[in-house]
Amino acid sequence: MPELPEVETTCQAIKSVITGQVIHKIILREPRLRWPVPLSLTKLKSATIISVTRRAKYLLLTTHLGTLIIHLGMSGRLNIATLKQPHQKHDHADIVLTNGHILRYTDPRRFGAILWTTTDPLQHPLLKHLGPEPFSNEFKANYLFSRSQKMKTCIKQLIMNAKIVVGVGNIYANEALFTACISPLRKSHSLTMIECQALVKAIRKVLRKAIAAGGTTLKDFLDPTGNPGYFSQELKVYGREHQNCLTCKIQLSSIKIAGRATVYCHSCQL
DNA sequence: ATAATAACCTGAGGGC
DNA sequence: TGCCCTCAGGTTATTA
Repeated sequence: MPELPEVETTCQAIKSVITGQVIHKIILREPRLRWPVPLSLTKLKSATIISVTRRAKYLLLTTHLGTLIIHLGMSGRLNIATLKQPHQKHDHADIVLTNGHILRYTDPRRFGAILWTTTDPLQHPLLKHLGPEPFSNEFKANYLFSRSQKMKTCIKQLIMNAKIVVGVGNIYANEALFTACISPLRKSHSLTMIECQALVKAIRKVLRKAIAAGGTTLKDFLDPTGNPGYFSQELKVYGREHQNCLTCKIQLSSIKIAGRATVYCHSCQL
């Protein structure tokens, strides 16, 4: 479900509701996520939520006792519920606040994660080696150029590699490469500095527009207040296999790269 | 060390 | 209606 725009949308939506609130208790119905959810979390109480932030696709709920690290995997979702709303299938955890609100974690495929750390979450093994945020000053053309020179994978796999840059999943990799007029199959070391410049700009533009639209709802993404994201209406290649390029009108090409659906225009993207 | 692939799960949709 | 197959927004662990 979530790439960076969906996680950012989720982050913004829960931030205003839960910041400053106190965790009354955590109800864990299914600890078998990507990694076992620490059962000690069910003993957590009276923890004040100091901040809600995002690093890559991880949400960080920092309390004065430690930090909850939440990842939504492929099908995860957080929503704001109340005590009256009964839990449903796949509602694996409830973070119950003293004001009666519940932050409810739902994840049919259980690829997501809920972890706990009492030290700096950015130093957690899962976060420590992540590449720069796409909107950071560190992510710029000469950085991407120098990293791409050393790698022998194709450019699509490079930009989806979280050690190079975080937050670019399959949808936005396809979209950014179309925007930058670069073929997903190009060897990353064949890119010029000019092309890296175009790609950095394209990644930022696509992600920024998707965040502004509230993310991309393909089948089931809803933000924590129940609203879908509207960026699916603006997708130019992803999900448009067998249709025509919006620029040059020829039929889009559809292939698999590393097992992931890849759609591009072999005329516009060189 | 780097790069391809297997693995973790459930559910939806298509073909027969 | 049901069975089998493929596919899906991610990421790590394993293998070559």
